[in-house]
Amino acid sequence: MKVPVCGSIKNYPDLWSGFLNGNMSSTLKNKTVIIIAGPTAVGKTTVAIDIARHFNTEIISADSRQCFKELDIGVARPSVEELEKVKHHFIASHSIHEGVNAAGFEKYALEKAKALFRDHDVVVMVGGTGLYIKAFCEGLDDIPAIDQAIREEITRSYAQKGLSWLQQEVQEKDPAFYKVGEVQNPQRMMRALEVIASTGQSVLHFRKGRKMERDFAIIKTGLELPKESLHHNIHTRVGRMMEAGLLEEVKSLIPFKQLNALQTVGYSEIFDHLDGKITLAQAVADIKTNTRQYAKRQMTWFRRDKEIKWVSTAAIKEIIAFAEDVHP
RNA sequence: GGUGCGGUAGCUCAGUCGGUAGAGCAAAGGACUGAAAAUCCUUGUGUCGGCGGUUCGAUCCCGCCCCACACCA
Repeated sequence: MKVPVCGSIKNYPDLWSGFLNGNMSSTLKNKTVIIIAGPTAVGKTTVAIDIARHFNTEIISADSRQCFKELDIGVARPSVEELEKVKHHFIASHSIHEGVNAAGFEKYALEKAKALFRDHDVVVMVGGTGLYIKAFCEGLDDIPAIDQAIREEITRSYAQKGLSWLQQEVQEKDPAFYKVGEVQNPQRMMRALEVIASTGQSVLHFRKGRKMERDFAIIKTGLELPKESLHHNIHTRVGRMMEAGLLEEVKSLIPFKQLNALQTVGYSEIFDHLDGKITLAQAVADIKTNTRQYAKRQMTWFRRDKEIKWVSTAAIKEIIAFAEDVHP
């Protein structure tokens, strides 16, 4: 494959040497996905655009909320100008009424990558949704689709009867899972229940935990910033969202506040305000707090992935600028 | 100036009939296979406003002082 930055940039950090070595060692794979991961507000969008332009390629987003066309300001979707610079996929591509999930993303992203590889050697993937990135890189086990009626019935029963009912059901119907699963976590309990109710088999039966082999190389890059800088970015970004009209955006979505897609930082807090539970100032403060907590959870997830090479946002921008210098 | 009510964890507050304290939130760490910006688990945090007095022992009782709030003047 053609690597425009080859040679002259070799002495530059791990990011690129990892890139080059990675490709040399797997001679069968002449296509590469460069993944840019990291917490929210770290600056992934700009970096991804720079890299994609450098390789003259396109971007697949791995963000479980920016994919919804109804959500814009509150999910920090890339601006129109940014989207014009590089073609993005999985941005404003779906509706909040569709059941988007990790398995759907895996399928979508693999198809996109395959299509893009017809004309490109490199594809960039950016995003903060760790599970989606994992699904793309390693695949999810095959679990049959769940009967929608069963799912709704379980959700309704849980809402009415509570967690102890859920626990009893799981204990009775899938005792093996009950032993090892997170008993206090309603989402996991409901999942176990719907799988066994729908397929007659325990979720454990379907979980092979096997990593899929992909026919392209993957380079994982993590962007990081000192905690104080990240918190500062979050603080100012939330302020900008409010100025940009987040309140109006959320108001327009009131009829859909129950949808999964709207269980989202930036929306939940303003719904609480519109319900009269908290002041607008409190909602804004809560958005900042919850965004910080979200960023922390993202870091917990990504830190565990030893394949990620971490670079500071500033450093990666330097690398890109250097590469542009060498090959204008 | 007087009266009243307060001052306990980063915040809001509980409590100790005198034996140096605790909830929620925040924070820190962690988990994660079709809701993942979701959901869940674990863990601290302290001159108990200051100085004296009483007491074997004071955050708790007493005195003075400082600070905040409310009302009266």
